[in-house]
Amino acid sequence: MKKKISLRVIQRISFYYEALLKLNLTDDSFISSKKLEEITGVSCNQVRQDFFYLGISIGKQKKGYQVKKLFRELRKILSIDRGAEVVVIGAGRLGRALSEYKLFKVRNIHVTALFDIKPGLVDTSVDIKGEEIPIYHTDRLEQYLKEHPEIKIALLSVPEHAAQETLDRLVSYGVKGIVNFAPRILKLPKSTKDVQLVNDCIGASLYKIVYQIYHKK
Amino acid sequence: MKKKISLRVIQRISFYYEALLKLNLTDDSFISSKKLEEITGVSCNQVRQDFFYLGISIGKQKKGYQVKKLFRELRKILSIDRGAEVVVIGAGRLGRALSEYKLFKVRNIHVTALFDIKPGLVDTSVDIKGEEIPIYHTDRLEQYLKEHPEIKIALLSVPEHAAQETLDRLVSYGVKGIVNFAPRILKLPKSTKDVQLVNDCIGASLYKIVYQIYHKK
DNA sequence: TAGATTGTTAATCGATTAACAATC
DNA sequence: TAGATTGTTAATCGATTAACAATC
Repeated sequence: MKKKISLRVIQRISFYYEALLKLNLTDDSFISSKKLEEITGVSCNQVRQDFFYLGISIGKQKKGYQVKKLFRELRKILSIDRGAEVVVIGAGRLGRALSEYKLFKVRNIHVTALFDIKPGLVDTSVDIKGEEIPIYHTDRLEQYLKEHPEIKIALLSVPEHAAQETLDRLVSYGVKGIVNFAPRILKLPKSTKDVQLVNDCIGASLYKIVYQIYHKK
Repeated sequence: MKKKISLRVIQRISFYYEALLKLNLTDDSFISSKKLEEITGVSCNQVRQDFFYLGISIGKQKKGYQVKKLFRELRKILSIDRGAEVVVIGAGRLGRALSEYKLFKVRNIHVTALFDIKPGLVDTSVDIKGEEIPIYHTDRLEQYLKEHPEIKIALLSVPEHAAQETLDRLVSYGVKGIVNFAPRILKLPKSTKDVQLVNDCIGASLYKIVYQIYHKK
């Protein structure tokens, strides 16, 4: 399956899942796309389009989707049972905030270690609800990834000037997925195969709001 | 001017600005769209399209854009000189992380107060580089906004179940812009006028990466 | 002049919304 | 049956990429 999924779709799927979780419905009950619109804010047309696109065709006319089946499908798409272990490169404020981000927990995504080069941070640890997550020197990253081949994803929260270089290193170490949080659009090294990269711009939505308010009329 | 700006455009404009800042160029030097591509990762075609869309036509053929003029245009679009004061509703981990987010500082965006209902948090404060930002009870929000009419924007980092209700209250108190960080697409109350809302989904990019890696081939 | 780079238009691509036949 | 809701297709909308005449 070579199907490309957009950020938007996966985001909405997450909303469906999280909203459904909170409703505490019985397995046997049904939920319609109209009801999903109410609880997630996504239009029922969009809901059905998303399900169609992802091959979820478990609906019953006049009833909707059986909650039990829908859960199963959504969990499968979101790989929740499988989960993921990731490392965070850059243990500054943002890096540490990511490490304790609650919604990652809900999705079975765990940060196993952080990496940094700052003397005051290296070889300390971050306490996340009783669990100690170590901060290592970035020099140990290659070694660490060799020892933990199950880790395929890295979150990049280093300063902007170091971002592209760090990305290149991560790719050379065999990392398969990278989320870049530096305010720059990074590019994968030429001829990179099978590595996923997303550039994530925290704060852009606030800048948009500021623009709209100050430039309106 | 009723022109709608997309999140994407404003995000790229931010990249141009931030990258330009770091280059430390002399005011008289010129920078081409090709060079901007190199330093921001955005294609030169996209750069010129963005400038065209936003009415920035200060380029000189064969030279590019005068740095001084470009700075002035970008600062104007991003409202950097004017800046903005905002409140954060919900002083949990995410709320506090937002309060100290460095890139907001660069943009002259300041959090003046946080609001929460949790007894342990109310009437304490958050220390951001020596500055004490107070946390008030949400009951005092209406009063606070009346006393600070310059504050037109709120960041919403409350739990999901309280998000829509809090949004409605914010609108009724006269807030003009809201960024929602709860994992749900909020809707403005019917017939709301002149209020901007953006739903921001932190973490979606990681979920996308997980999907791509586990569903590839 | 020749080459480079702009501003702008046109073509392409992708995502959302609307519509509706099928049917429980 | 009549009404509701699905799965799916088509229409619309918006954003990106490509192309190129103008010209410094």
